[in-house]
Amino acid sequence: MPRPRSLTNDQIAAAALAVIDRDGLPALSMRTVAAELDRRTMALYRYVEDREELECLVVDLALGPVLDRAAGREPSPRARLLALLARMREAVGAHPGVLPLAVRHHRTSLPALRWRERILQALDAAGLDAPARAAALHALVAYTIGALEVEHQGPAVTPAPAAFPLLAAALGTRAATSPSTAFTAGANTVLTGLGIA
Amino acid sequence: MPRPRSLTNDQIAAAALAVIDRDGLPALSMRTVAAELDRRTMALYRYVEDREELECLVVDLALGPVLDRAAGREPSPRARLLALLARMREAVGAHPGVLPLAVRHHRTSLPALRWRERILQALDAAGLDAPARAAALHALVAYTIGALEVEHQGPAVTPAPAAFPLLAAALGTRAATSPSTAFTAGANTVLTGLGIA
DNA sequence: AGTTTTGGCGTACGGTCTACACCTACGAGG
DNA sequence: CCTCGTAGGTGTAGACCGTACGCCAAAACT
Repeated sequence: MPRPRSLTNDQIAAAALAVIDRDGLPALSMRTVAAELDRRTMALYRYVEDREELECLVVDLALGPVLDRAAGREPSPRARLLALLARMREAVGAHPGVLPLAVRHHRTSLPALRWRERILQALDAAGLDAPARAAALHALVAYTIGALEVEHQGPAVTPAPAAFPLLAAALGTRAATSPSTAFTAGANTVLTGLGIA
Repeated sequence: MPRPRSLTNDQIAAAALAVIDRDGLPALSMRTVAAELDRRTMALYRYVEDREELECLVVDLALGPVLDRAAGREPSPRARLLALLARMREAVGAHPGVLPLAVRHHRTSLPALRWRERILQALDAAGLDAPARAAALHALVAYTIGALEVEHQGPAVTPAPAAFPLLAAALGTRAATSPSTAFTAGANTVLTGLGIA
């Protein structure tokens, strides 16, 4: 009986993602997303409660591919975990502007929760019991979020290099290593610290 | 010859911090800070280029105590590093609202840079060479930022506990551990992964 | 064809940041 | 003491933002 919806959640999320990819996160607004869909601003509120819900939609869309090809084929639990973290990095790297939104909403995003569950499965396969799994998940999630945040804001700057000799040297060697290897190296240290073979 | 300044940077930062502590980060605006100082809005622009610079001031103030008592007294490098990370956690914990600002501006905040330099000193004392120090700093900074971000947004919620059995169990044990011990445990795993005694 | 549910939109309000122009308080030089 | 120039304080206004409210039209079922 009712008039059918002419917009799907995916279309709305895709429009928001297009705005972010094209003009950056600051350009995301109800107005710009509505314009991307060739609608007036208020039409969006028929599909979305408020801006927060719009942000959740785009996070779900951007984080969707984090598990698209079943990431359970790697031989060792450690390789599986490494691949899971790398997949999250790739998903965010494909749409860098959504990183702040992903950080803010990853607790409620279904793809992010599935990603956590997969991590816990790999930790279980590695022989960790429940409390150890919880601690390990915390460490891995914290490292991943922080590493992505550090990667997507440029390197730190030293106002007075002479006053920060070690920092200046560290920034030099860091500038010589690719973000991908830096991320993987950090992930490996965490996994080593967790005692995962 | 000129008329003297009636406001110091510290007073402005303290006013902004007071607004954040009292009413939360969303309440921070040029208007609210100006009102806190008993000035009209535009008076602030005599002291601060724009809102971003105001944010930097408050981050510098909030992160100042991260090094107030010389944190170099701990016996082992590992204990020193653990104390440095804990200090950052305490500084943020004293003003939870500034966390997003601290994450956004820690690359340019002097206290944050000094904190990194101290970490590098401890890593040097632990026997790491320059490339290893850079990698270790990256891992420690990433973990710290991510752990604080995870800590200051509540625990994740599982919409369908049956679909996420391991996650539901992990959230249960996590709810039973204090944020402080969870943070320290994660820091210890990273330090272990770095091979620091 | 009529009814009803819903989608789409116009208007408007209160909020944000800040560019600009104006007045004035203050301290130094005469 | 008086003047003067610099800089502090502020009012106005413009361009954005999110969104509450109310109206109209379109679409599908009876």
